[in-house]
Amino acid sequence: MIRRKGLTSVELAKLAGVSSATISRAFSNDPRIKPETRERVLALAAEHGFRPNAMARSLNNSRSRLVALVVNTVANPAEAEGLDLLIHRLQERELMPLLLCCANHEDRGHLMRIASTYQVDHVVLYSDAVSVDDALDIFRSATLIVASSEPLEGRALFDVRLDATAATAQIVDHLVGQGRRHFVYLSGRASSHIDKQRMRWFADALARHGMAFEIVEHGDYSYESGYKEAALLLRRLRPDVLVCANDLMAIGAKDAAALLGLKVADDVAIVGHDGVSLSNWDSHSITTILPPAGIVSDALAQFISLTPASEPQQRVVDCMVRWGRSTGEFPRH
Amino acid sequence: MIRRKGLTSVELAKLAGVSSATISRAFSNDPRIKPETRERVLALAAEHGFRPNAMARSLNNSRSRLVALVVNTVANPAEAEGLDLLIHRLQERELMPLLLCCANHEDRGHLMRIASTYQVDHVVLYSDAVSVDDALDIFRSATLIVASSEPLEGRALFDVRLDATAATAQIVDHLVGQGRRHFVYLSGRASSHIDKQRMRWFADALARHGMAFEIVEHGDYSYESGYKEAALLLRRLRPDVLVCANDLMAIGAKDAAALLGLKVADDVAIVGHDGVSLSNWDSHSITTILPPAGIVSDALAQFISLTPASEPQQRVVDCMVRWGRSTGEFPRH
DNA sequence: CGCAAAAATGTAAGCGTGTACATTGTTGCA
DNA sequence: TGCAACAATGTACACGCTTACATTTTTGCG
Repeated sequence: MIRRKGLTSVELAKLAGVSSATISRAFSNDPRIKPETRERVLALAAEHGFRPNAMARSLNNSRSRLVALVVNTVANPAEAEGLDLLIHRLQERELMPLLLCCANHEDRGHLMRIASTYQVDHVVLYSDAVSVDDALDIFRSATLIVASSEPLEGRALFDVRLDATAATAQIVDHLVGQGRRHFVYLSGRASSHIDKQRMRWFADALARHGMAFEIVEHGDYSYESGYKEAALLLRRLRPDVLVCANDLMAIGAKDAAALLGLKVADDVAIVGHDGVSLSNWDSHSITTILPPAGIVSDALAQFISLTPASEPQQRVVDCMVRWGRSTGEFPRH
Repeated sequence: MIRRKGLTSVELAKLAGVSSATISRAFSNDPRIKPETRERVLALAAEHGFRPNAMARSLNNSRSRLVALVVNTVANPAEAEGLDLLIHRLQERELMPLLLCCANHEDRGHLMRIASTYQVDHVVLYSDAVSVDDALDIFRSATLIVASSEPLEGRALFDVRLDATAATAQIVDHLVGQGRRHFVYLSGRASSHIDKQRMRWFADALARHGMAFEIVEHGDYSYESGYKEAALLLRRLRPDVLVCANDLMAIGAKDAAALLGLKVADDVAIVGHDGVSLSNWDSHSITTILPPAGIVSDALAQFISLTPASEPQQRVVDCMVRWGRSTGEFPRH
C-alpha cells in the first residue's frame, strides 16, 4: 500500500525549465505571466499529476478555503436537507466544508477549537446547540455566519434569520376558522431559541383571536419524542390542534394519534415546522412552515463570498406554508 | 468585524521564556519534555488562547488529521445515518471530516482533486457513484477506505463489505412460506454495485426454492421514484412481493400501493434495504435488511487508525433482518 | 567530588507555497 | 541607435510549525 508522493512546485519548475514562482503564478491566475507559458506549465502539471499543496498555500496567504459547518447532527433530515444544498453552493465556489457534528458531543468547544486550528475562513452556525459567543470566541479570525436563531443584539456577524409571522397567522386563521379552539405546542428543546421564536409567532397569531395555547416541553426534535409525548398529551389535554417544534415530531404525533384511534385533522389537526421532504410524503402530509426552497443556503453562500472586512449584514427570510392533509381541507386558494 | 489574529509558537515561546521547540513538544506530548514545564506552557497557552496552526503543523510532518468523506448526498437518510455515526467516531479521535457530496455534481474528479490538495490522511468511499480507480488515482498518498460495493479484485485497500446472504434467505423463506410466488425487484441505479449485489442475494435465495424474480430498473433511490415506479409496476405486474433497492423507495412503493387500494402485506409484501430509522416508524414499518447498528462506522473508524504502511484488510459484516408489518405476520423466531 | 550517562532544552534547517523586490527581455519612440 | 517604459521571469524570504542534532543541565554512582 505504499504510494508515491506527488512532486512539489520546485520539482515541476525544474521540469518546466522555469522558477517555482512561475509555477505559482500559473496556478493563481496571475496576470503577469505570459499566457503561453501558463498553458505550458499547466499542461506539464496535468501530465505529472501536480496540484499545489493547499496546506503550504494557506500557510502564507492565510486563506484556507475551508468552511466549518457547525450542525447538530446530519442524521436529522431537517438539518441534512439544508446542509446538502449549502454544501453544493460551497463546492461550486471551490470551498471545502469541514463538518462538525455537535449532537451527543459533550464538549462542543473542544470540537470547535480543533476546527479553528485549520484556519477556516468562515464558520456557518447551523445549530442552536452552540452559542454564538462561544463560536465568536473560538474562531477569532474567521467570519461567522449565523443561521441559528439566537438573538444577536448588535454582535457583528453575518446573519440569516427566519420570519414566520405571516405563515403562522395564515395557519392559525385557517384552524380557528374551522372552529378549533384548543391549541397545544409540543416544544423541541426548552432552551432552543428557534423554539421560543416559533412559540412567540403562534402566541401572536392566536392573540389576534383573543386566544392562547398550552405548552408541553418534553420533546427533543426526534420522531420518537413526538410519538411518546403526543401519546401522553393527546390523552391528557385532548387538544384541537397540536403544533410541533418540527416535522419529525409532528409525524411521530400523527402516528401516536392513529394509535389512540384519533383521526388526524378531524379529531386533532397537526402542524409541523421545517418542511423536510418526508413531511410531504403521501403517508404523512403534514401542514408545515418552511422557508422557500434553497433560499437559506443561497443566502449563506452569498455571505460567504464577502470578505471579513465587509460590514455585517442580515437577511430576513419570509417563511411560507405548505398545506397537508393534517389540517383538514385546504384553504380556498 | 476585524479581529485579532492569534499568536504564534515563537511568540508564546518568548512569553514562556523557552524556545519554540519546547512549545511544540508540549503540544505533541513529546516524552522528552519535563512534565512541569509542559504544564506551564499549556497553562500559558490556554491563558493566551494559543493553539498550534494545523496547516503549518501538517506541512512538515505530512499528517493532516483530515479525512475525506465521499458520499452521494447528505440529504438521504440511508447515507446520513451511517455518516453521522462515522463522524462521531472520527471526532472522538480528533480527526476532522472533509465532506464531499458527489450527487448532482457533474465532475466528481474535480471535487476529489481539490480535496486531495489538503493532504487528507484517509479517504472513506461511502458512495457507489465514485469509482475506486478514480479515487485511487487522485488520492495518491492517502489510505483509501471503501464502504461502497464495488468489487476490488486485489486492489490493495481497506474494505468494509456487507454480506446479506443469510438475511435475504430468511426473508425469502418466510415469504415463500406464506405462499407468495411472484417476486419483483425495483432497482436503484442499474450501474450501482450494491444493487447488483442485492439482486444476486435475492436470486440465490429464490433459487433454493426453484424460483426467480423480475427486475424493474427505473429507480433512483428516492421516495419519489419508488412511488412512481411502484404505481406503474404494481398495476402492470401484480407481484406478491416487491423488493426495493432501499427503504425510501420501499416507503414510496407502500404509499403507491395504498393509492391503488392495495393492502400492503395482504396483497403485496414490501421489502426494503438499509434499515434507516424512519422505515421503522409506525406509519411505515417496512421489513428491511441492515447491518447491525453502528458496526460499519466502527469498522471504518478502526481502519482509519491503521497506518498507510499496514497490510490491506477486509471486513465482512453480516446483515440482519428487521421485521416490519410490510411482510405480514412476523416469523415465529 | 568527579565524571559519564541521561534528561531537558536550544538551534537551525526545512516543509511547499506566495510574493515583494530584483533582474532580464522586449517594445516604442525620438 | 539609445533609452525609457513595460512585460516576463527569477531570487529569496516569510508563513508557523516539527525535528535532527547540538548544547546545557541534572542525575547516579564509584
